[in-house]
Amino acid sequence: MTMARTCAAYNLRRASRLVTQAFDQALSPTGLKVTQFSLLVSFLLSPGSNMVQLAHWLGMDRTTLSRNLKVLEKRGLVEMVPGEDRREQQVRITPAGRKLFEQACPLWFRAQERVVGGIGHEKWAALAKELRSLVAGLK
Amino acid sequence: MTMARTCAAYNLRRASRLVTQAFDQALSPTGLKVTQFSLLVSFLLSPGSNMVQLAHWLGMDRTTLSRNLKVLEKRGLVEMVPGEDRREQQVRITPAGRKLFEQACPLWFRAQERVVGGIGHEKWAALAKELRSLVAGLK
DNA sequence: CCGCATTGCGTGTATATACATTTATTATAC
DNA sequence: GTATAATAAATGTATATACACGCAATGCGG
Repeated sequence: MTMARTCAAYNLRRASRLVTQAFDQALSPTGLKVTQFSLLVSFLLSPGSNMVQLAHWLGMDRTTLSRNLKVLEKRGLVEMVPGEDRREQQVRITPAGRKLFEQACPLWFRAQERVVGGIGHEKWAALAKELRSLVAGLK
Repeated sequence: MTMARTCAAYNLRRASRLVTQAFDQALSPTGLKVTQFSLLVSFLLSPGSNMVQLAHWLGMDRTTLSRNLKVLEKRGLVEMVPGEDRREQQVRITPAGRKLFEQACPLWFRAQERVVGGIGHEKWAALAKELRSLVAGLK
């Protein structure tokens, strides 16, 4: 029964659940979940990309991205604008979205410090690097 | 904008998504998802525990566990039996559940090999250890 | 042009997840 | 012993996730 301890899905999913809870709690004054915060970051980092590109970068199904966007759109934090290719939708952050994002940043930072502090920044840096390798092997 | 690369939630959630997809695909002949497979493992490992204990061990909200169980129960893979304390529910795997679990094991193994093979077993062992430290710091 | 493959995106359905609240049972204070 | 606190679990609601499928726009071979 070594499965329980070594299973990649089990270990990653459990860590993901707990870390998500920590970040969601920290971000709760803004009403943002960490998923939504990450989406805002990715829009800011790659303003011109369409949904397919974003989804691939996030390692997230296209339809998941689509539905997560709806939540942000409903709150008026982002808006969808059709691209030149009229099949495409592009995402644009609204002023309200940008403002909320800036309010969220220090909260994010505190959560990150708390979570990463548990093992130390150097170990986290190494861990994150391994995670990226793992992800690269699956994409 | 170092957030994008270092954010613990982002990195873990993305890795979790991709790894989950890999395991779910591998397990698809059984109709089990890796979440469900993990639940079966945990029931087999700790037969007497109630939901609170299981949820804590899994780093999962009680209500999430409750609802994930429903899916297994609906398929007749587990059954709920009331404990001595009539507030408690105990989980018991049915023969059908045990049989399906055994069918799933080799599929799980192949997925694990594929995922872990991307970075090597030793690196995975180290990574899993760090993940457990991280989790321990949050519980 | 026109027909068809491709591409980008949305919907239907199902599971996964958690917080707030509620219900039922047990334990405890008095 | 009863009133109240504490505990175990389920429900209501909302987001997160992905697969199968369908629709609209584009590109391309003839």
